[in-house]
Parts: sequence; C-alpha cells; structure tokens
Amino acid sequence: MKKNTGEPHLRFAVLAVDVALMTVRHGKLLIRLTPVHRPHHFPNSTGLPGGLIDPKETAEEAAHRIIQTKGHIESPVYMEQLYTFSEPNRDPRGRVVAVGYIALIPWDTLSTREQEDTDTAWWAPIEEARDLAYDHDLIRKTAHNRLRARTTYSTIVSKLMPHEFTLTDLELVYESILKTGLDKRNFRKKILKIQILTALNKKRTGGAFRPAELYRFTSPSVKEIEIL
Amino acid sequence: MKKNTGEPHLRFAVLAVDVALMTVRHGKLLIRLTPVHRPHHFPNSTGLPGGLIDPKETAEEAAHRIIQTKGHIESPVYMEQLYTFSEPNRDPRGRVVAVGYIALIPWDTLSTREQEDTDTAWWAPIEEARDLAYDHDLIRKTAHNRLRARTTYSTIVSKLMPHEFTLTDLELVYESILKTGLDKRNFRKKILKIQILTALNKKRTGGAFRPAELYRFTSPSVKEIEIL
DNA sequence: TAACTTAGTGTACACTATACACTAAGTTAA
DNA sequence: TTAACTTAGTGTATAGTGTACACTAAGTTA
Repeated sequence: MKKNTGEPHLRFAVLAVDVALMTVRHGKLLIRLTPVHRPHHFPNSTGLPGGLIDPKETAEEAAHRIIQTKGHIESPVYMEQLYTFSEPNRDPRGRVVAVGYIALIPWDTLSTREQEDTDTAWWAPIEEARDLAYDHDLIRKTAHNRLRARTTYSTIVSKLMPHEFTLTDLELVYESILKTGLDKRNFRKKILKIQILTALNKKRTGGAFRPAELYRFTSPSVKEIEIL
Repeated sequence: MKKNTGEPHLRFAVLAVDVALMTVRHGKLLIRLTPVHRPHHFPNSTGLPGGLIDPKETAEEAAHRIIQTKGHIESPVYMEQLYTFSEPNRDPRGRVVAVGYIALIPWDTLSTREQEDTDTAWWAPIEEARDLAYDHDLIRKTAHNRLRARTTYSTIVSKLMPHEFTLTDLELVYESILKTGLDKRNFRKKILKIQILTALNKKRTGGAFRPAELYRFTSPSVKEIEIL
C-alpha cells in the first residue's frame, strides 16, 4: 500500500461493513443476528453481523468475510450493496462509517449447523428483529424496503429459493416479502409467461395430495424485469 | 468526537465523496467536471468533483460542500447516494474509499457564472466525459445507469426541470436520459394521467408558432411510481 | 372407496399500451 | 393581408394485459 499519511490534509475514518443476511423458511423472512458485546453502550443487545474492513480488501470482500466469522455462515451467499451509513454519531466509540450489504441465501443451502441457532449467531423473523444495537434497526429497515422494491422489478428472489421448488413455494416467498396475498392463477400465469422458470418434469411427491410440478430458475443471474 | 484510536484492532481508511452533478440544457444531459491536479498519475486529466469527508460531517454533507468548493455551484442541488467504491487500488495515493453521489440541478436555477465554463469547473455532455481520472469513468457510468433506471420508475426528472416548462420540454428530457424517441401523443396522455403535473394556465409565447401551455411538478418530492 | 388436501386450470371484462395524422395558433416575410 | 412556416395540441381503433373469480385433478389415508 502507498503512503496515506504523507499528505497533511488527509483525514481518516474507521470503515466497517454491516450485513443484513436474509433467508426464507416456511414462507417467513428471517434475518441473521449476533450478540453485540458492548455492555456499556448496548447492555444485553444484539445486532447485525458487522466488522471492520481490512486494508487490502474491498467492502464486499469484507462483507463475505464477516458473514463467515460473525454470522457463522460458510455457504456462498448472494450479495448486493445496500447503502453507506455515515452519521458521525452512529457508533458511540467514535467515527465509524459502515457500508451496508444485503446478503441472501436459500434456506436449504444452509448446513444443519447453519440452520440451527447458537449463542454466537441465530435466525430471527425480520419483524421480531427490533431494538438492535447501533443504527442496525435503520439498516434492517432499509434492507427490507430495498428487498421488497427489488422483488417487484427483478428476479432477486431466485437467490432465496432452493434449487427445485414448486409454484406454490415461490408464491409464498413473494407473499412473505411483499406482505400481500396474491391470486394463485394470476401469479402462475404471470410468472410462467416471463420465461424465467424451467419446468423440471419432476413432481414433488410425499404429501397426502396431488404432487406438484417442480421448477428451477432458468438463469442464475438476477435480471431486471418487472415481475408483479 | 470520541476516541477512535483506543482500540488496537481498529483500522483506518481515507474516506472521500465523488459527485456526479448533472443538469440538462437544450435536451442534453451535462455533467460537471473539474481538473485533477495529479500530474504524475493523471497528466492533464479531468475528473468529477470529489474530496475528503470531514470528521464531523456525514457523507452527504461532504458531497454538498464539495459541490460548492470543487464544483463551484452554490445553488441548491438534489442529491441521492449512488454507490460506495472501495477497490483498494482505485486511488494511486493509497486506500481511499469513495461514497458516490448523484446530484441534479435544473439548468435555469444556475447563475450565469455557474452556467459558464471556467478552468476550475465546467459542464460537458455526458457522452463526451470519458477518460476521467481515478475510477471516475465507472462512477459516471454507474450514475448514468442509475439515473436512467430511476427515470422510469420515479419522478426524479422533476429535479432537472425548471420551475415552469412545456410538455415538449419534459419529453425532451425524458428522451435525452432514456436515449429513445417517445410518441408525443402517448407521452402526453401518460404523464397527464398520473397527475404529477399542474397546468399553470399560462402560455410560453415568443416563438414564431403556437404558444405552449406551461406546467410545473405538483409536488417537490421525488415519488416512486412507474412513469414509462 | 370416500374423505381429505393441495395442484392446477380458463374465461369474461375492464383497462392499458400502442400505432398513427391532422388541425390549431401563433409569427414572419412577401 | 395573406401565405408560408413552425411548433402545440388532440382522438381513435386495436391488440394486449391485468384482474376477478370457482371448479376439477391427483395423489394419500383411514
């Protein structure tokens, strides 16, 4: 790294990332929480996984690292930059600017250990993740709003779905993020018309009812198209 | 400010803002450029207005300050955070993380001095703003893409329009940002239907042709609605 | 084999998007 | 004074889309 103290006018800040890592289980949106060990400022509190950016990594690389070390999730996640939070007093220790990220992972991609809750990291329904440390309530709310917006005009939910799923599974995820009920027939017509799904010609069997056709997203990339 | 050197694990970076300040003149999207005085790394080069964030200001406050001191624009601008650029080598001096902003201002709001080009800051058609210093080509491209996207699902262009304008003026701005031709009749039907404009019952006269009705945006705030 | 549960489908209607060309109202110049 | 010029402003027909709505299909279980 080049000198960055050589110029007298340069000013420094602590740079961090905070990650809103989300998944969907049983049609419910969950967010990953960790304990915050700042008994003086936040007694007994919890927050989003976060940490400082190292000198030679990008903010996104730091976010991936934090998901592993603080979120205790090794499985690969999808990530998008959310917003940078720079209120001078957002951290009581001093000036810490945080780049916020949204990270998504399908529930079934998680290992058993990652699905379980421990005292170092756990999953909480996003509506119950309140009174977080720092400005993490704001970050959670911003992340939730962004996810909701992107759900209507991109295929971002593909990053929350298992590799194989039924149309009912998919509808439940949309409903859980958008917090509205959708018409089953119209949802199916729309989602099939835009050609983002591939039918696997396999059925999910096992229930005491008619088996459902299984689908997968045709493309692994998130496309920017009007969905609902 | 609280101590931020007291904890041995804290790491520091230089925090900056870079601003894509844009306006529209004669239906053409312009961006504000300034000289970059780094003869060693960028001989004879230009870039976006940018600078370091002060310890007690937010990134957005810094962006406003930079628009005045580096962009030489005093008039109030509309601002949205764009993206945070954190490649470790984006600045040859060392680790500088930049929060990018989009700033918009109507051409007619600018003072005569601000409309004119000087050797400390000038307006350039956005397609001609190439080969900028640092990663400012990337920032410009990201800003242009974001502006184009937001134009289709928000009323952000209101921040580029003068207080009074004709429907043809407005259509030209949409066409210039979206880089497509629009059908005059359909554009008028759509834009009037969604009720974001108020007719002033005044005409713009002076040309050797039929005078045009003047409109203004009903609300000063940027609304998130499908436009085109 | 009847009861149960979720999967899966179609149609009518209102509304929206789109393609398309002429008249209106001023100014200017002959 | 009038004809030429320039931009403003308007309507309709058609195809396509969004929406509301209820029954049959295909399994399992008792």
